[in-house]
Amino acid sequence: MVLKRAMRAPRDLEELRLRALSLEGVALSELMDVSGLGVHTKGKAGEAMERALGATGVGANVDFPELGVELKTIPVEVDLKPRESTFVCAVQLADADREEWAQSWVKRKLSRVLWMPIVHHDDERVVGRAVLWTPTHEQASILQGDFEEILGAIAIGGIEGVTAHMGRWLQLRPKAADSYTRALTLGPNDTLIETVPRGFYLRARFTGAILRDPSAVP
Amino acid sequence: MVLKRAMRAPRDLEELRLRALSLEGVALSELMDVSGLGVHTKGKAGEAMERALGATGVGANVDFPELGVELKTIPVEVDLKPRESTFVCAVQLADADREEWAQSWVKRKLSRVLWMPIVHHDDERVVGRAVLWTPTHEQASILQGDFEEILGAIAIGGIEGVTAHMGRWLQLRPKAADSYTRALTLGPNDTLIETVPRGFYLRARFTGAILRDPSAVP
DNA sequence: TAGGATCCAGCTTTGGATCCTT
DNA sequence: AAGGATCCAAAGCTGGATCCTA
Repeated sequence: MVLKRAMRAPRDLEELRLRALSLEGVALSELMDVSGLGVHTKGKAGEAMERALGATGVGANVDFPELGVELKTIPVEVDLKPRESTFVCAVQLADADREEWAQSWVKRKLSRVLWMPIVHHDDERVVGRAVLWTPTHEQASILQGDFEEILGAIAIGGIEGVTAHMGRWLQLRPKAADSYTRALTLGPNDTLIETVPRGFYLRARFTGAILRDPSAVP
Repeated sequence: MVLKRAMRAPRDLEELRLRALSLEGVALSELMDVSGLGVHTKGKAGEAMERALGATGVGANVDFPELGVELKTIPVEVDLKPRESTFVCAVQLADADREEWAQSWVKRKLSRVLWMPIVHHDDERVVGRAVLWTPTHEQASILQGDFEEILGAIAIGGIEGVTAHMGRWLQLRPKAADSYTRALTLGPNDTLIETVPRGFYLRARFTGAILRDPSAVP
């Protein structure tokens, strides 16, 4: 039984997990209005998931604050291969040199994630099997390594020296809100330069492996 | 002064190096017959180089046996970026588990290479600046690491488990003489399976860096 | 403006397929 | 058949550009 209005908040992790699993196979059209017929459904699937699962932190930094769970919808092909890398959060260029993994936003966001795959058939989209994931120690330490490699590179060479090649699972990529947005950052010789804002992303290779086996080390 | 007939063999490394450098800027059309007008010039540039430099080991395993030099022509763009990865040698699937770096064909071939870049402008090809290269200790140890990683993976999971992603500079790729050629190798559960023959290749990222700076560590 | 998700042009890489000579 | 070099279609990746809500 699926409704288009908001569910109440789940009481605990297990209730959330079961509710998420019960959505498998449901067409997105049952959860949201797709009559806009356009390609304009950017954050819509995510919103529909929030309503269907009873997320309370809408607009906040965490979707289920009481449970410490971050909700991520992820577009996948029929074989569970992600169509895109997954945005984690923006990098704070201003104080990149003082950031530490233990206190970082990246670590907090990734400490518990409810992955909701959205399977794209030709034109229709169907909810896949949900995965409630917490990184294993091994996974967490690789993520920490990526994070420190990237922030270290920013500290040494400035952000222009960081490419999306760096990092095994985490990478840094542009996140241009629009063409006019620019962030200020430290360039060569301690000069201030303008640059496009950037964010941390999880590579598709990693998220795809997590969906198949949450403890995988791809 | 460039002739289309064979030069005498160079007496020593220095003579070879100077002769190779003197070819810079020479159009390939001055060294070989390009009247075949087709795209069929597969190994032709290499042969022309062998003649122009006085290689004696034609058809043998090394081009200049007395000097221990392997000749490699490498197609590059105007900015020296290689158009392709570079074939090194075939892998001997039969005794891959007994291969060792110190005795390997890969190591021997790469111990001293004369790189002859062939610069592709639109339609014409011109010899670029030659580089006589011997791996530094650091480079050699990375190549050895790649070699052992790849052969180790073959030993553990069979050749079907090895992808071209492995290896920083060296990689393993198919080397199908034609579609009908198949090699026998050990598959899962010690069964014999047929597979396409494979060879070791140097990634374009590595060869491109060598052409710019022979001691680079990209 | 910040957070979040999707789209996409162009370049690179993979996994072969071709083509040549000995 | 072995050695060697180039060609190429399809998949993957980079570096953004868009599009949405609050």
